[in-house]
Amino acid sequence: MNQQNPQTGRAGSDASSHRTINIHQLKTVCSSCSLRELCLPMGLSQEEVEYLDQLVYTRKRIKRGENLYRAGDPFGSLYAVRSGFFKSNLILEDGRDQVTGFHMPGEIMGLDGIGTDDHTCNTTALEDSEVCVIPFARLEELGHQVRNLQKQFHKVMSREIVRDQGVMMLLGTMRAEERLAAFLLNLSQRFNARGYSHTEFHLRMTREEIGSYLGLKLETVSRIFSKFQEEGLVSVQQKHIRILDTDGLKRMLGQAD
Amino acid sequence: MNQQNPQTGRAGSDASSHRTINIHQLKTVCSSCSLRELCLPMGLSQEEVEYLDQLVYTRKRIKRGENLYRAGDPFGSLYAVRSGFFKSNLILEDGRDQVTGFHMPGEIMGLDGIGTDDHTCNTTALEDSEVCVIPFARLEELGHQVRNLQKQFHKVMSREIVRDQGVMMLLGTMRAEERLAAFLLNLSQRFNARGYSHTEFHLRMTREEIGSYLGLKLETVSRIFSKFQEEGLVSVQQKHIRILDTDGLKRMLGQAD
DNA sequence: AAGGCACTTTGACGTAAGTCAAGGCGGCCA
DNA sequence: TGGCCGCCTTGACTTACGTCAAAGTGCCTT
Repeated sequence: MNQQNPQTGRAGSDASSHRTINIHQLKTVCSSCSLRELCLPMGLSQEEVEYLDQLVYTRKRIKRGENLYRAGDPFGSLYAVRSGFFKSNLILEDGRDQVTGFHMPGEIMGLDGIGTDDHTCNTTALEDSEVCVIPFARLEELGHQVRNLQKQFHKVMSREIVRDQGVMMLLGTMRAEERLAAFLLNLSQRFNARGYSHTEFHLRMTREEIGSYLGLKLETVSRIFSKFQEEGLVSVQQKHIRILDTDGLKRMLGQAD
Repeated sequence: MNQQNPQTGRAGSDASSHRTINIHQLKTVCSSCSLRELCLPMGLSQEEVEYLDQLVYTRKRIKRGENLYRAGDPFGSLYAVRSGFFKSNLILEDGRDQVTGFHMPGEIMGLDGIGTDDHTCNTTALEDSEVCVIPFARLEELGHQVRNLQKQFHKVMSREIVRDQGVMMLLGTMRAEERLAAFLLNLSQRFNARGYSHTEFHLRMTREEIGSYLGLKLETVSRIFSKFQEEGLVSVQQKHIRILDTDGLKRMLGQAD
């Protein structure tokens, strides 16, 4: 599989690792980050991005299954996914669990914490991952100096609101097959924007997590994957997905019944 | 009708109308607005709110059934509900319609437009209403001068994200009765925060709109209102609701089955 | 005051998705 | 290398909610 992340191949485990890490850090400031066109720096000038370099100086590795933060943790920073894959979820007192989003490289996590100074959801790595830590007080400070950064940050928040409303539409009006089709097309488009194949990818989440996100049970998700496969829309082998008929999936969405 | 827009009224037809309108304007700047503790000025000092007065100088009346904006309209301003009641909805190409929120006095509308410079949803008055127009470019400008305003604005956006995630939870994991109970409790709490009764209120929206918001059909909403009434939880007379057993409604939420 | 209209209620029936249960696949660790 | 365990698939049955249809209610207009 050629889905290795270009960011992780670098750090060595030998004597040179110390220097390697320094170089690594140097190379991962925003101004030279390969994700800059997808992430917070989107649309900023070279000079403006260099301001951001002052801000984003800590990175953090999160192992598969570990939490980046939990509901109730005090909020202090936003996080940009540098490599890997995350999910966010809410848990009700009675144990019910709703996945509210999946996050891939370049996406900003933690926006929920700004309003109350506490995180309101849990965010967990679905594979070994790395994030850039963005101290929020400093972001507000820097936004004050770099007007376009402020604007860009507002756009990031607004787009999150729009995304959430799209999920409401999905949960409120779509049937199970439409939900899964919409989900696959959305993943496809996001992988594509990151330079990965849009027809072939590896799901990082379980059927249960997909189901939770889509308001379905895992058996339903599984059955629909099988159905899509029978119909020649996709090829599914466990977590490996190949989209065979993008237009067919899109057609599933356009029709009311 | 005396519902004339103060901005357009300048070329008034007689001498007295001119002065009357000025007094009216004076009374509705943020610094003397009764909603200041619920709206954008929340938590700002007297001095800081007076800066806001420069910004929010236009109000606009929207008649019942009229749109404040539609999906696709160019984005320029946010709107704070001054009086009345609004809904927002998304419409899919095939005609499916999802209500994404209801807005009451003090709440900010239009945040969806910041990300793309176009509004992404429709917002419609459910009764004759009035909004304060907040030109967004000027808000960003003023946020630059008044640090706490900037912070406050970020909190407003973040809370909207958290609210949306709560709706995802509702749509993704709750059964119909739980959804309606959560909806009633939410309305009750918001009316209460505005100084209205939290046990007795008038629904501004139809059963169909409630259903759309909750991912249910109008018949289901109607049946559950009847059931709640039989069980002595609420008294329902068309759109007039009286909550008889708040704890009973809350208990509906706490249990997984 | 009457009639129309938009909204709501209620009943009978249909169905998409959930539940429960059994078995299969594949990766990981001893 | 074998066996365990987490995850996935599939089948048989159940159910919560949707659909369709017919009345009922109250407001608005003329």
